[in-house]
Amino acid sequence: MQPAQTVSEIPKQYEPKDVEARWVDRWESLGVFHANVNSERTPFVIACPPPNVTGALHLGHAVNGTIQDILARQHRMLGDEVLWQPGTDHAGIATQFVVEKKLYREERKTRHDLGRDEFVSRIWDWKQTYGDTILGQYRRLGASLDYKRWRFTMDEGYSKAVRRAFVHLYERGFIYRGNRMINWCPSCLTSLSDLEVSQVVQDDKLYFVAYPVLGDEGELVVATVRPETMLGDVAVAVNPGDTRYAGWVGRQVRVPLADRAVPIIADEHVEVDFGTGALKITPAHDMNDYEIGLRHGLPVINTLSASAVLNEAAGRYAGLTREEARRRVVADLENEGCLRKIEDYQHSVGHCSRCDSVLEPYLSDQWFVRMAELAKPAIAAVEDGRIQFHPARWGGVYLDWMRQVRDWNISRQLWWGHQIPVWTCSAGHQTVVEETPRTCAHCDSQELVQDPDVLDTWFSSALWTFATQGWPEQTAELKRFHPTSVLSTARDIIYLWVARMIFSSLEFLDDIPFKDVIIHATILDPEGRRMSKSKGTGVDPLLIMDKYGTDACRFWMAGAGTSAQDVRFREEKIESYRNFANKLWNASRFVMMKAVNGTEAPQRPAVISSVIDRWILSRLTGVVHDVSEAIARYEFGVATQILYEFTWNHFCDWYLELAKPRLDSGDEGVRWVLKEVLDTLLRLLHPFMPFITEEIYQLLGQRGWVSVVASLQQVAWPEPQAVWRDGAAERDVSLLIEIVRTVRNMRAELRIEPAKLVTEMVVLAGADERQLLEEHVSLLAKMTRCERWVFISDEQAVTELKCATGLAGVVRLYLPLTQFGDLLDKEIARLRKELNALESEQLRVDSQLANDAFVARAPVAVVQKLRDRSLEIVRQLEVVQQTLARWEGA
RNA sequence: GGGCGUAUAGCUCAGUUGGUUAGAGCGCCACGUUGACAUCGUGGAGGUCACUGGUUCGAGUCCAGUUAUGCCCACCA
Repeated sequence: MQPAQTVSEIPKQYEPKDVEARWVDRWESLGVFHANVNSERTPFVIACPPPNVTGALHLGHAVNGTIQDILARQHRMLGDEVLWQPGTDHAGIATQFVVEKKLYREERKTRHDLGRDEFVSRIWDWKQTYGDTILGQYRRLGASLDYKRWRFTMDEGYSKAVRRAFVHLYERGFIYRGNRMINWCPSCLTSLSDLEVSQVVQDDKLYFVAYPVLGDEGELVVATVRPETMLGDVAVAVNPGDTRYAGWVGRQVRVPLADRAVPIIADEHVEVDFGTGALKITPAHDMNDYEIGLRHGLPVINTLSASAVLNEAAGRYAGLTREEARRRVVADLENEGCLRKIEDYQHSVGHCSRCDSVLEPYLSDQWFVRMAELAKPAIAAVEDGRIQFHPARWGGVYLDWMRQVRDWNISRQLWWGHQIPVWTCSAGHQTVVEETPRTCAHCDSQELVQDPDVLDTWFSSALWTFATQGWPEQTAELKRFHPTSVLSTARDIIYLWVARMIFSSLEFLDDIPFKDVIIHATILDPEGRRMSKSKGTGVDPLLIMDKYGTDACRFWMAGAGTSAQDVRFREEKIESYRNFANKLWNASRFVMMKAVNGTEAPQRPAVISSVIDRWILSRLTGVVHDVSEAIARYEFGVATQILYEFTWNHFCDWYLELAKPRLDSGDEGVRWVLKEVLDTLLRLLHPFMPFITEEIYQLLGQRGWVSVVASLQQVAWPEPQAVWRDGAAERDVSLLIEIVRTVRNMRAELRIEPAKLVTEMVVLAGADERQLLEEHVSLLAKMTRCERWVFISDEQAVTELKCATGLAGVVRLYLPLTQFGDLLDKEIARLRKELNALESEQLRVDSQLANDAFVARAPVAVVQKLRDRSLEIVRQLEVVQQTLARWEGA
């Protein structure tokens, strides 16, 4: 331990940088974040959502990290065995792309130039070198993750878990292979699940193309946004009830540009009112057309290659991209006189959520997970409350999706990821096993070829809560740390990840993966838009942390992250919390400076006699209670608000100011109370602001004022002290404060300079109030800069006095002024203002009391309160009116 | 087309089960170097709680509708 700094050596401004750097290292070397699997304590477990291995810390991670860290740190202080499980996700497409790009940039090579094994090994190299930058960034945040347990979704044990999961689902019939229409990204060259498609509304054209009816003079005009697909048309469909075309159903039309005859069919799917009521059917390139084709036994003509270039089936358009082909087809239709008109048209188009390319509906062989059965227990777990969402409405969002969940396409045509554990022999038998097989399970053939595809990244992250604890082995960790306690995440992965973790855990472990799910708010840019890297509207939390300190950032994020609605980022907000940190720092400096009496630590007095001390302790214990409750409900914004207000307003603005004169007069109790409040406050603030609280706590420890500990993390969370609750003290001090405020207001409005010492204050008060005030005259004198306080019990005593009049509840304050004549106008203005306020209030209060229905039906307490106030107003009005009359007459 | 949110001070947001005069931070105005802090202190100004109607003794709060705005889901070419 370094030698204690003298207080004057502690800087006047809190400097976060070196404090933070020091504690990041120290906490880790102390091992306070490491969970002991053999401990007897109650486990408290959070599985941290694994960021992409390519990732860098963004505001979303920072918010989520803060929320989880608050819980982890508080639960350590509560005495739980806390495991906050860290790790990264291999992030199939994202990572493969980063490395492919780098490979091309540096070596002008594609992955095909290297071959699969070499390419995958390059990704592993990349991962070793750059992969875990986010780890260091979490440290910067102060995240108390159990870094020794860092996991990766493709490490050895995890890969075993993935194979077990696949084989298990396959053997139970939940996984099947099917030739189906899927979302295909022609740029990523892989299939995607429905959830990886983002629908974007865009402006397009609707082309009206005439198809000549064979054996008739007529023509059938169809409306389409994709004329380039017409080379793959196999029919034209109309609604069976559409009288316009009834006679033509069963006949044929010629597909322009293709010189092919196709039938006119009738299908319910066709809307009579849309376009012309005639729909061209292209089963290979449209989900609906595919369904219609199946119903009518139509052929499928695929005119596109995997990269969305037209193929041989497109005849003379082969080799063109879909965009070029569209232009050429439209021009050719125009030339042939088949284009009837073009309309502007707005519709939604599926884009790749990764690269933003327009997706193609594409017919291919893929692996799917059959969801209907798996969804049932996952629905029940949320319906019966075993799993609860916070805010609760997200549970409804989850259920809506889960109740109509569709089968999940899990195969991806990528190289980076968990290769699907299915081997096919030369005879075409499939072997599906966990360990790579030598021979076919059906025919002893040794010519086995593994399915080249890899699994959707989310297939492996769905196992996160238990695969990280050693599943499928029955490890001690799995027994102790599963199910986890809380999951905190962003709402955009409720379906992608949360839902899949729930059904996976229920299927593989027959247990829920977590009890509570916190869905944190999304942080928007200052204009209220979603932050986006590509638009440059993203905010780098690391820069903000550099500028204002991590604690200030965290304090804001705690509140923002658990807001019920989305929150705009504004630097000024962080700045105000930087100021708050500085306030805490300086209040602590003050306590250390003043509370010390020689080198002795303050001793707890036998009796806490001062009403002011009893007041702050009463408030403090309320804060302990309320903050603990708020955290238990995951309402961190409420907690930060209470802590901010208590620290700044109650403790600094009032208690410290009231303590100053008392310290001078040798009051011993105040020293201990100062220490006690600060000690408790530091514990309460620690989960939110770990660095500054740790630093100050150590400074207190060096002075022997608190027990010396390696880290504040090892100190117990405060408990409310019922004996400190003191309503009388709270009422008394409220009155003292109101009196001080009233006098200050009088001084300000009468323009009596702050420096000027007022010689006398005359107070008219009842017996109880008078006793309270008399006990605290020297305090009042210091706080208001009025030297002498004179108490009277009869108003007559002041009627002749030249003085300003103030009302503080039931107490009247008279400020005699020698130069009163100069201030008469200002005093009259003051009283007028007061009069107006009282009169309008009287009108409101009395008219309400005059309402019989109100008096009859409102609760007695409410009515009584109003009656009391009404009487009070009368008395106050009397004082103001009389005084005003006197001065206006003067 | 469905679903879920949101509209409160110049700005960003709080406002629990309906109950005196609707709060905070920032900004604004006035004053201030009293020995923790100017990243500060003291005092002050500023709001028809989006609109309309309803329930109620009483509505920012509950109900219905309207408008604006955001997000999610959905196969009308």
